[in-house]
Amino acid sequence: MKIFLLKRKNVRMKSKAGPAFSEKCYRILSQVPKGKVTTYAQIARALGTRAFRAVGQAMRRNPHAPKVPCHRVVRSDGDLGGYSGGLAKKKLLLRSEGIQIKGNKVVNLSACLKRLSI
DNA sequence: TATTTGACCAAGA
DNA sequence: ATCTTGGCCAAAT
Repeated sequence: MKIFLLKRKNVRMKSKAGPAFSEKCYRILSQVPKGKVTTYAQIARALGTRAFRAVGQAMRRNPHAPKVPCHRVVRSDGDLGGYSGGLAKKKLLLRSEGIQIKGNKVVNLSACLKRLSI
């Protein structure tokens, strides 16, 4: 029986089969616990791509609002990046979760960074 | 279908 | 430390 072997996953097909790229981003992001953050690059790498910017686009569009903790995504250099609800809000949310922020950057990023599998 | 647009990144200067 | 440059790739125009 060989009929099952073919449809495992999309190796390189960019058709609209399966969850959209953005949906996968949210799936990954939901693994990030409160008190931790991740980066756009981490998410992209976890998906096996280098589309860091597209990850940002996915957050910006923010399809299902507070369901996904998109405030826990920051830049690789520790800068907060952006937030559709306003940067001040992002800062506030992170602080309320125990993340220390100085200026527009996360203090000691590596300590609170949630690393994702490649 | 082709072009433009980013909540980005890494390396230089 | 800050600023610029070129690259990247999914989504929206």
